[in-house]
Amino acid sequence: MDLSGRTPQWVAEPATQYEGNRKPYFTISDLAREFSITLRALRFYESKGLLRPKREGNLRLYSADDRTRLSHILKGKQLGFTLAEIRSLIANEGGAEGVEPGLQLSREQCIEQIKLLERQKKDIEDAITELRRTYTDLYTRTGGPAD
Amino acid sequence: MDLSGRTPQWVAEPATQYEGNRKPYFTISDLAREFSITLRALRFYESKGLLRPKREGNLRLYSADDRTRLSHILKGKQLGFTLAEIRSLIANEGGAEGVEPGLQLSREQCIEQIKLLERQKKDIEDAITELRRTYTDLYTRTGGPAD
DNA sequence: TTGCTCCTCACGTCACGTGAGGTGGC
DNA sequence: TTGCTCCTCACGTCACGTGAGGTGGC
Repeated sequence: MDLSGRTPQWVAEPATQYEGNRKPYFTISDLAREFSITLRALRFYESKGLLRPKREGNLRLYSADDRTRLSHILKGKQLGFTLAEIRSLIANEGGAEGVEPGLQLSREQCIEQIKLLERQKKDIEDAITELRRTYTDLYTRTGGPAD
Repeated sequence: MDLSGRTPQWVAEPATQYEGNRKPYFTISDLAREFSITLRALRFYESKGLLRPKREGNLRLYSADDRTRLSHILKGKQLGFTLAEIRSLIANEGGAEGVEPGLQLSREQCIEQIKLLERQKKDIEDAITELRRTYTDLYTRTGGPAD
């Protein structure tokens, strides 16, 4: 119930037990906790070729680059892309240059995605409008659903 | 390629070949066309207990009540409910009284659903905002994605 | 020995899509 | 016989959830 050391600790001090080899590695639980996703999700992304953590026996060891990559995957999801789309959007990542391209979106892709989301937004707004109408109808009928 | 007799005909003149018995019945294709859904969807709703068309051998015959029921199902989907939720929302339909309750939403359910949709709307709006920012970034960088 | 973290199958969920293979009436 | 509409399996898709059963180090 102590909330004092909540989140950033996992960022600053990852996977102490695997840090001995100079490179800091994250366990699957480290990343799951930091990004508030499940272990299953991490393994699923790997099965889809989005993540390729090192192995130490059966254990997955995520590097700092893996962690960055994961943040891009989750960013892509927030933007409404499918995992297949995200896969191609971050395909040219880790290109030996140490650069972080992030999601490589073209202007075309931006526009198409915005269009898609605008349509979804419109559908939701229409639904909300109708539900509000239904709600007031339920009130004005007799003051309640008395039948 | 003749578009003159497009849609409403199916409403006014349903399933002529099964109309002989006084009651007009709709075929699965009649309803699929009228509501712009697939045959598969109709059969799926039936498998989930949402629809129970008469049978003539293997053929499905949908009554006017079935058609009304289907319209409620699709309305429920528009409002963002799952099929399981819709199932219970229209459970007390066809209650021998000829009344059409439609979706039996309580005020509580209205409010909860509106909340859900508002959250979804917010997520989408945030995504759109970020995509617009990304888009302008792509423009102001060098006038294009020139590496 | 118990407890924790990790692992690999593998089936379940949601709302259908998509063939495969077969039937019935014009 | 061809063509159309209808049918029943049954596997595939999407993004995981959810046990089951087992391992390894403190």
